[in-house]
Amino acid sequence: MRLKKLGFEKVFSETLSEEVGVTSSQVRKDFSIFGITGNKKGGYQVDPLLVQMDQILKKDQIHQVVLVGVGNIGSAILKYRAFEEEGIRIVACFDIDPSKVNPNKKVPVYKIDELESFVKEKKIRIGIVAVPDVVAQQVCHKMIQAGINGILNFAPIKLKGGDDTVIESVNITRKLENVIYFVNNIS
Amino acid sequence: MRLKKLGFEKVFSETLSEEVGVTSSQVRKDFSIFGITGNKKGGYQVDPLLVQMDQILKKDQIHQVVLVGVGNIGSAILKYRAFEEEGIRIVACFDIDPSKVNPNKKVPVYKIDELESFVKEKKIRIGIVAVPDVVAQQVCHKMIQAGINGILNFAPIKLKGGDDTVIESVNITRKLENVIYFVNNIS
DNA sequence: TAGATTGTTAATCGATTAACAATC
DNA sequence: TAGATTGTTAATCGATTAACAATC
Repeated sequence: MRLKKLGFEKVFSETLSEEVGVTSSQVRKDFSIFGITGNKKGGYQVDPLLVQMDQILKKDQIHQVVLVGVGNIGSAILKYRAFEEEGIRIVACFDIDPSKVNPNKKVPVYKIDELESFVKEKKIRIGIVAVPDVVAQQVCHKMIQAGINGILNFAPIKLKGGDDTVIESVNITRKLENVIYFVNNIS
Repeated sequence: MRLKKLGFEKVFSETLSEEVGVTSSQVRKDFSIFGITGNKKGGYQVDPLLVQMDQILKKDQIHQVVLVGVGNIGSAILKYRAFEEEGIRIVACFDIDPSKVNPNKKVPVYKIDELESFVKEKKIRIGIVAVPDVVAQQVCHKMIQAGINGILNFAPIKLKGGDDTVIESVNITRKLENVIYFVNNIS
């Protein structure tokens, strides 16, 4: 990260916290939980710290992900650069629209019907839902049935999954409405 | 919303909570805060409820928003349908790349230099940041300087603003990493 | 009236922060 | 040693949930 590039060899919880925008307590606590230790006086060594963080977040592995829905948002996510350096790789897309299907692309786009067999064969466990809200729950079901148990959802609805499934939602409209609400009321 | 279309005339906090995925206490409490009252036995009247909610969220007004950065994510947001029905309108985009500038589009794209004068003239107060992380803070500054005090940020960094500014961030990578972390550890 | 649902207060929970002993 | 920083425990805070009196 930036600190490394700047040539720091060691870093204090205080410095890190300012960088990330949290408290120094937070940093120390998190490190403690994950077993990252520092020196009572010298702070944390940057090099081993980075290695440990990568291991914890499993950035040293490639995480295979499927994407359902190649519309506006889906396409944007597909092109999203930041994933690569976090070890995240979208290995296939699925869409209901036949005109979008194209198995010859670098990241192939298949028919939605092929989701289950693909996911099972490749043992994928993570899926991204970028479809209109009316079909989102349905897609979610299909994913879980196929064996996926982690979903990132861009549809503006609350998806229901099983107990052994995490579903994180990104509700852009809601976020923007929060901002609007604040601007109109508080300030 | 859906309940209306289904022809319900009144609705209970319990029903609403299931719909949205929160507790009934939550629903009643929120309504209470905003001064929405129901009948001790009959629940809440759907029609007035919808009207009140629209007023509270100011959906009956048009909220003008500017978008900086017309790359992958910016373009997707520009085409995002859901904004319209929430009264959110992106009135102009700004980009540093001259090849993307085009003032003749339905939603015009201007040079970033024109941000300040535009925002001041139109009295815009909300901005969306969809630029690479290295320039995000800079764009944020420009926005605030121009008079914006609500920002929705898509860059994967923590933006700093003044006290009278809200900054909501959408960190897609972070969200996805949460999912990955869960899948690899908990389940 | 009896049953059901609101509105609000109190209890719980989890996450964040402060504080400080340990120690390099 | 004196000063500084960690690691961890205790305190705080806010948000969520449960509970229940009021009442339609």
